[in-house]
Amino acid sequence: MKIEVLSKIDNREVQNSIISKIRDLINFKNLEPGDKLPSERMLSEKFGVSRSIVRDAIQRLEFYGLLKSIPQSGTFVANLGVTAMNGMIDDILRLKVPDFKSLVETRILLELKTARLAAIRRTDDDLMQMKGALEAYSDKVLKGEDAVQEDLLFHLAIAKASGNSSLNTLMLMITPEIITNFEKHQVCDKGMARNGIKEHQDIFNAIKNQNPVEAKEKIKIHFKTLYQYCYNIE
Amino acid sequence: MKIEVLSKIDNREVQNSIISKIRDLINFKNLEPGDKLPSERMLSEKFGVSRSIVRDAIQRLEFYGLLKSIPQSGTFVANLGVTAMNGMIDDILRLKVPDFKSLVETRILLELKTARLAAIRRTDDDLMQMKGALEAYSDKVLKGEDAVQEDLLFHLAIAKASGNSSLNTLMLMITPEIITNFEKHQVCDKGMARNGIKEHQDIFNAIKNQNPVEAKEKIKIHFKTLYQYCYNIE
DNA sequence: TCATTTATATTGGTTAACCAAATTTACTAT
DNA sequence: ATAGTAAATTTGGTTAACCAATATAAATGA
Repeated sequence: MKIEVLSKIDNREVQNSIISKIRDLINFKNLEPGDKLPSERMLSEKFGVSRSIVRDAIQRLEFYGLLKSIPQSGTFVANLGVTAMNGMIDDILRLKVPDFKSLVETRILLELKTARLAAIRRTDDDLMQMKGALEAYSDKVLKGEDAVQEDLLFHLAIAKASGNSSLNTLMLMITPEIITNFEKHQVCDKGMARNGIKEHQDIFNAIKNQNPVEAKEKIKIHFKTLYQYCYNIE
Repeated sequence: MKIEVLSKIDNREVQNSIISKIRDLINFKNLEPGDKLPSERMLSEKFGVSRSIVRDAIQRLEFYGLLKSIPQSGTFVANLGVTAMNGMIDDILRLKVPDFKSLVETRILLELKTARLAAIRRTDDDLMQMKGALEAYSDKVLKGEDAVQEDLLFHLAIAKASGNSSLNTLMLMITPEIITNFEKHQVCDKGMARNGIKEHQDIFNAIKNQNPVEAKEKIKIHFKTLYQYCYNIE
């Protein structure tokens, strides 16, 4: 088990070193936006690693929008100059795996926004789905069962109702990490779930009534009880 | 070119269909948190696609924290129940590629937060890096050259100074997309860059003086002139 | 000389074969 | 019968061979 973790880290190290080598190559060859990178085969040979390793590194840079692979044509540097390219790659290489506190901070930020936007933009269909999620949550809590999943789905329904695809994606990305940490830290006993029903109901009503200020306020209350009560943050 | 785009969409379709098949399998077999998925070979055979396609789909679900691959051991479903699993996979499958307006909305949200946090938490080293980025930006603008990259790097320096790894990651993710859209829509002539120097300077000073309220305010001003002046949003 | 066509080489994507680690099974000795 | 050990199988990861589409070079005809 220990070894497995180490090997994963090693893989990350290898990938990072390939990424930095690609950066060096771009600098050395003075590649500008739109220019073509050497082929994957040449890169793998030059770097002394297999082609799939190179492909993974390229894929990661593609995720951050720094490269663009076009089938049967080549890999091209994005429309960013060398300065921005270097700066961003350095940032990417330095990125640390997020800690729990960062995640919570970010989640609250995102949810305050999604709730506000949902109150403004929610369609009737959005409302219907939120209502379904809310009822599923309440049922579980009233039966005394664990309702973490239903809780989660309610919040994701809000994110969807916000009508902002970017926010929706970001919420989906950080949510599982949040859940995992919740369970790892044994956050949230079942006693406080009773409050949860009321709080969720309030949020739902605010969004239903299209009151963005109230929606934001209710979310704030929800997270206040949630995080302060369950977990000593700082 | 047209064909290339279509093929990419096709690939996405294929991957989505594999993901939904994995979801169906989890439901059909009543797999619970921690249970092992059938091996990649079996899945590829069952779904009638190559193993690498299956691997890509698994990798995507792993990115969202829904699966976890362990070398020489298997792929396991995360600590989420079937309800949350189904809900999240449906969300992922429905995710649309973000539009420009969503991106801008999200960027402003994130930057308001990072600036505020940076004012609170910035170290002297953070300040040094921000100063470097700011001077590089000013120099370019005063020389009448394009300074989009330096602008970007200044904002990323703020994100780094926020001390929140999650926010930093999210900023890195949406920034290139923003830049691309900026250039595509021909946003931001060089005339307004003069204002930019002053605005950046103000933001920097607020963070230097550790004044979070002012930092947030200055960011707000910056984006107001930026987006309202350059681009008619809604 | 230049435009058009054809042939060749190159490219990212895909498939299949291979590897080492990990798990399971079979077997042996006590 | 059981604990310990070794052989065999299964697993995700890696490498190498293959493919169709693309871009480039050569050839052809006007």
